[in-house]
Amino acid sequence: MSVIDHPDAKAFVLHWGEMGTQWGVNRSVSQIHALLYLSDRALPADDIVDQLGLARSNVSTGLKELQAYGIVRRVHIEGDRRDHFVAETDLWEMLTRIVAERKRREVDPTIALLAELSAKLARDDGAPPHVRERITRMHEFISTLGTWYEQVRGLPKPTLVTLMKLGGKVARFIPGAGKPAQK
Amino acid sequence: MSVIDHPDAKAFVLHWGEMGTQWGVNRSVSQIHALLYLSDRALPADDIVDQLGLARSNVSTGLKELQAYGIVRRVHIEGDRRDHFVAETDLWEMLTRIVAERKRREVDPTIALLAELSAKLARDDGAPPHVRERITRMHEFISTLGTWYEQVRGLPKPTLVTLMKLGGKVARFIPGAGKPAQK
DNA sequence: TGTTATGTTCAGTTCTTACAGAAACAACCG
DNA sequence: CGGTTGTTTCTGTAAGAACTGAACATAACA
Repeated sequence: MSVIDHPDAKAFVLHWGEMGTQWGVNRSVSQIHALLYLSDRALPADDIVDQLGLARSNVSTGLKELQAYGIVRRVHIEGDRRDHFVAETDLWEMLTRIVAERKRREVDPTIALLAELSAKLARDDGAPPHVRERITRMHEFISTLGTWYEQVRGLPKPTLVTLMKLGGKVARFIPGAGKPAQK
Repeated sequence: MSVIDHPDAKAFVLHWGEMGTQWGVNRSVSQIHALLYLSDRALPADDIVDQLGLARSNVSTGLKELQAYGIVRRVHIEGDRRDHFVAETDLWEMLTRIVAERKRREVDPTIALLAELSAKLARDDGAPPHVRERITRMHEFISTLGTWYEQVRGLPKPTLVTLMKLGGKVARFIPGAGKPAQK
């Protein structure tokens, strides 16, 4: 009896697939992820093929991608030659890994480009001042976000969870910030 | 003399377009946004068409989308019948608006679905326990993130900026958290 | 060492989405 | 009220990405 047979599980998998597409992750990859997340045991690639109706090759590629994100890993099952796969079930862990990987793939190269452009523009006397200023500001902004992320990422998970739960109340610790805006 | 003529400006616009595609935003939309962001004056649709080499219709749709995100707005220029467009230049403001809109479009519906599925699964005795548990946990997790976001969003911008600059140091305020992990 | 089971890579196809151009529509102006 | 200017909607096409099936590679087993 496979997970996908339950209509709610199926709904979840399909929705997760669509979610993926909206965020630039291909449908198969996110469906495979959803399926593994719901499964209580490690699944061999063939089972995924059967349950999702995807081509073997597609599943293979998808699993590779999910492993690159670090949210799925291969496990060995006693007495079975085939590779089996399990998804990370700690959701906080899952989120941080996805964010880390996307930053690495997409944000870091952007910062690099912005750094290069700012540097060039700083030397270029003929450059329109507002172009220089806007690109520099974008560079600073994204870099600041990046630095913040790196720092927060380094905090122990329980601290992060506590901070999350605190929500807007963290503002209390900011000198001169007064009460959080109520609106 | 148009912004796009400068090679660095052009590089920025092209890169921004590619960035967009990776995050599920169409290329034209993000290119238009980049161009307006770099421009020091409001541009009519025609100028955008010329500078980016896109079809008129495409630009029109793109501008509509950017206005829906709240990061571009229409302005009237004295003595000119045409609509002109400017981008939000406050980057913090820009980011929060994009996040708000994406949450509205993609995250909120997901939370709604998860709520529905959890509720159904809670009533369904035949449901596999791990499926019920995993979906419920996902629901709780994303809801928590949503709540956190709503709270932080309500804070005044200067407070947010201060918090950002604090980075990992906010952990100091968490009772029992000790020093931030150095790793 | 051949044979079978398993996993990966690749070329071609299908499907989706972006995009252009035309036509319809609306606002403005003389 | 007709012409002019600008915007939106619609339909077909082109570009790109996802996906398949088959060929290829690898590892276990007999």
